[in-house]
Amino acid sequence: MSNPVAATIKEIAERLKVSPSTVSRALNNNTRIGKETRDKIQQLAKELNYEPNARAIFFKKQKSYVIGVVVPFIREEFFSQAISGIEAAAMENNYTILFGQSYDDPDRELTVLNAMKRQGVDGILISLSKKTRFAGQEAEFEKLGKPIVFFDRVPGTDQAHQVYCNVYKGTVQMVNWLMGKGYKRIALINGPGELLASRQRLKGYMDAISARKLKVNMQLVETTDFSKEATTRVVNGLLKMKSPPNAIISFNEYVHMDAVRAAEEKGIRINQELLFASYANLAITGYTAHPPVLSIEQFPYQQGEKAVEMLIRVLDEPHTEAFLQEEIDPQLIVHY
Amino acid sequence: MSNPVAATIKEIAERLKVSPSTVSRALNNNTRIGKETRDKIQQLAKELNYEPNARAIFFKKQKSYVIGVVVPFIREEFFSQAISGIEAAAMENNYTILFGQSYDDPDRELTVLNAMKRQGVDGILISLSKKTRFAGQEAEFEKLGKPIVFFDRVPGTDQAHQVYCNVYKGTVQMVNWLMGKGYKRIALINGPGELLASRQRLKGYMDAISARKLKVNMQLVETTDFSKEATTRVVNGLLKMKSPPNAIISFNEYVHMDAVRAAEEKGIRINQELLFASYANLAITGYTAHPPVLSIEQFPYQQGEKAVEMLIRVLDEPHTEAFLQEEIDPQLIVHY
DNA sequence: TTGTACGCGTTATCAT
DNA sequence: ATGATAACGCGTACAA
Repeated sequence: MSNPVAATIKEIAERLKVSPSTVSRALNNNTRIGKETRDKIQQLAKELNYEPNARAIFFKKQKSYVIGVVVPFIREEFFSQAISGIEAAAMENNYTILFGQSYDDPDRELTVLNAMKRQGVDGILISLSKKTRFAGQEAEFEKLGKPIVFFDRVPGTDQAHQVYCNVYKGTVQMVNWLMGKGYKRIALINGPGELLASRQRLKGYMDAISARKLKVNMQLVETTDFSKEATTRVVNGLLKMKSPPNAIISFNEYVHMDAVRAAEEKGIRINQELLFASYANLAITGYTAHPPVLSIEQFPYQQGEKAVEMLIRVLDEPHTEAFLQEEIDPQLIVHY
Repeated sequence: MSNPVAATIKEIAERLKVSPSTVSRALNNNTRIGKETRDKIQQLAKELNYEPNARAIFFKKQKSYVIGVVVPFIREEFFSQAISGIEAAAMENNYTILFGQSYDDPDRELTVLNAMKRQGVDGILISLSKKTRFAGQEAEFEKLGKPIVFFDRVPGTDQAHQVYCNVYKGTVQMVNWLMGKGYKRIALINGPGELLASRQRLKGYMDAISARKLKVNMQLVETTDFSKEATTRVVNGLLKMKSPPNAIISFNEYVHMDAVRAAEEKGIRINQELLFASYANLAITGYTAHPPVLSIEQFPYQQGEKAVEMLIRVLDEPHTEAFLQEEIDPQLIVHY
């Protein structure tokens, strides 16, 4: 069961009466080397099914070819897709990924990051926990001494490498579509104002309305802390208004599902008398009774891929000063 | 951004005019060492915030403290939970995990496994792809030269370390519950017969019925290839029977969701005139219109934990002959 | 109690 | 074109 042979460069060298360095060169046929000896070496290497010892190489090169990846919850489809993208891009570049969850807990997040540091990862990809206040915490991240690329849930500063989807644009598109179809009373169930994602949604919402010379009715903008209870309360409040909304945009699809359930309990005919819209375009909503009619695809898989590429770029050019940023355009999806 | 200092044992030794080995011993305070020098060393180490170089240690010890984990799809909640359990147990034991998906493709599975081998993982945890026929393929796995622990989707042999949940028992419980409540015509939408999981379900189903001196009606046992189309066809067939079933057990909750949709389209009042049962007890079904009334919890998180522990045991005692097996009892969940 | 010397597998540098 | 040597950071057997 344990590794049967594990031929080393040294062994090959001895057998062929050449020096280890010659073998090394022949195997990495980069340097100029005698065609004859090279063939001989490569053949024997194959016979002995030589496999380079990754541990030794990484040790020598002071590189591990391992990337640490931290996300809040892998059980959320958004993140599992992002991780799939990361995995694909990492393999493509001969990197492997070390993986950890923050469970949206900043302390746990730091614990995981430090574990990764100890493991000697080359760099880190992270989607921040909802409760992480990056401002004031920069030191903790700096202290890791590892290049970091943030993705999707990025810090609200441009002093960091990051890949994200501009939800602002998506929100504008969504409101425009709704307005165009005659939905004038659009409610927004937003997340806590501290979240960058919440601020982007709100700004998009307000700008899109203002652009049509309409006035934003702040009674239609509510906030949930993502608990089912809070969302239910908000929905009930909206439904009780004198002139209730005819469309509801939920912060994400988990909020959406709770909102739908709350409205259903009040006897609302979902997506008929009240249209539901949301963010993320997750496959699981396809199995629910009432998927959102509008959703904003944020391309988690692609974000993951881009994040890996960005990190590798940073690793390859360690002395670049500038912070890299990549913005991915969201896409408005209309489900009929 | 790059590692600021990275103090090494050597540096500490030079500063304190002692030898590197003394520092090493002081830091791993295992060997006998002068209390005084030890304190001095440990203090300086802290000041310089010395961190052992994992790469060097792993190289030295011929160990990586990295475990490879392969699952079909992380987007399936069952596996994301298993991975969470693995992650927790691994951290507990100072291991980290290298992660890859097979996407239920045996070729891809081997590619990923070989990548992990090259990376020098200490051992492997894997839940087999649905299409992997282990019999006849053992050689491929042996060739990795790494200890392997299978979990949940285990090979159909006892010549392997494995952790699994005995679905047979769960199925017996489920059928018993149904029979006890007066559901006599119970359909089973099973998976392909090649799958161990399918055979376990079928045997449980048949045994539970036989135990009550009843005859198994094979017309009520159907097979799906997990595609929506196949499941829909099967459901339609069942509904057209002269005396159709009053309960349907689906292979898993994805099949369940498709089955429910098919029945709904035929105007069936779900879980009223026809009761639905399933396996896995996933949280996502809680968001669907019609979760299964019965479900069998298979404890993926615990399976992951146990698998890690088993692998570590194998790694610690490399010369044990016997194959370790651990069976987890499922639990019948009744949702009202 | 502490120091010396060596080795893990590989690659880079310098010499030949 | 190839060999010799050193070095990466650490642990440890052996010597003192």
